[in-house]
Amino acid sequence: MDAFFVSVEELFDASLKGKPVVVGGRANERGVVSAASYAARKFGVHSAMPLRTAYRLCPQAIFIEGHRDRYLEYSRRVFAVLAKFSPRVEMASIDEAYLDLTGTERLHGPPLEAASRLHDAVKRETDLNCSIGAATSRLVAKIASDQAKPNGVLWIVPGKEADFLAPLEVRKIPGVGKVTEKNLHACGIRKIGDLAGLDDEFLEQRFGRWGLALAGKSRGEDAGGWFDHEIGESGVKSISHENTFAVDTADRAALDAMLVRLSEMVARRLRDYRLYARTVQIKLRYSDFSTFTRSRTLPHATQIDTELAAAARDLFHKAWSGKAIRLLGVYAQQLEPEEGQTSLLEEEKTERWRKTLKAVDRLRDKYGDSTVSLAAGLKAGFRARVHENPENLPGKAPPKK
DNA sequence: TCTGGGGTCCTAGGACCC
DNA sequence: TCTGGGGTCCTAGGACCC
Repeated sequence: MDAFFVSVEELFDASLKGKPVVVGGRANERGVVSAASYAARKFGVHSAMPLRTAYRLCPQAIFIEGHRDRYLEYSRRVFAVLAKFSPRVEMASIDEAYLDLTGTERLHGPPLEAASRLHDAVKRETDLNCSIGAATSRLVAKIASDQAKPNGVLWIVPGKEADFLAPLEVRKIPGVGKVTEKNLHACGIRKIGDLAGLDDEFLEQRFGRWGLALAGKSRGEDAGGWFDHEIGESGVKSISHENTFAVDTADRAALDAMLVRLSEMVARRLRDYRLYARTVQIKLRYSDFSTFTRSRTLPHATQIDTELAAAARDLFHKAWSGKAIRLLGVYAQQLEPEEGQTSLLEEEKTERWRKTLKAVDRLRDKYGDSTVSLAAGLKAGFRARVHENPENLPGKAPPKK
């Protein structure tokens, strides 16, 4: 999709059309640009840029927080259109998808015609612009769609993949970021064609296994194949939440409260997914941006708020230097579908927890996440504490009653 | 420039086991 | 005494994607 978040916002507020718009947060906040309208891009604003930098480049831009729910809804609508064209659709992200059109020629016509029809259908049914790349592999199709932006369709004729790629910057290869680009430049490799001309041995020596994959990519070979990896894959491998403080803090109570809140958010989502975490990780980042992680594998997998929070706080206090903190994060890894039971007693305890947390989750759905918090360190552990003034808590909507 | 949040995948060393 | 080879798990860090 083209400038997806901005385009969706324009559907809800027509006055934004044609203006420089930045989605991601307010101009003076800590944060980065999620999406910029084409008018804003003319000023040099682009995604991943700090909001404050965007403001300096384009102070007249309209800065909006964004509406994740709207983007998800429109992502679903786009998917519905794609699903009519092929049963084999894979959403690669909220605004990007792959379609396998193998064997649909009689229905949709040759590739360029099919892509063009798809482009029209998306516009007609969602009122959003997209760009489409059609090719013999996902890799080439993705790069082609990037080249087709904005609002274009590009078909790479079979056999011409390497010719198409050769003049493009190496950075266009998915997986080549800032660091790899710099390393490649240091070897005098700037274009994908330069890469294709080198022998595999040199690339492997210089860049390891990744170098070999890179050599293949530069010729348009896509090791991933089509849709094989989605089959039999259950999905998530980790669940995490992190938060950058508006102002760095060394306040113990504030840091502990944040760790508990993040742990509760992670635990809640584990329960939603019916998963249990074996490993808990925390991340801390200081004012100078130095970043550390600490992790621990638990004796048994859990999805309980207090168990996650206890591990997170312990890990944090063992690692923390006492200096002001910019960011805290809590991560659940090694996810398992069922808890490894140790005894009947454990099982009973777990069952009671399950019931309690179900009630807690219902309350949180109704009144907001911070209305209910599990009192930390309670050995009996089956009581919940209701805050008297939930509206005083940071970043939460007041309860309805 | 003053650097988000949610993810995936990879590397590498050390412990431990056979 | 002067110490293999293969495997798995755990931990920490980092590149990259949207």
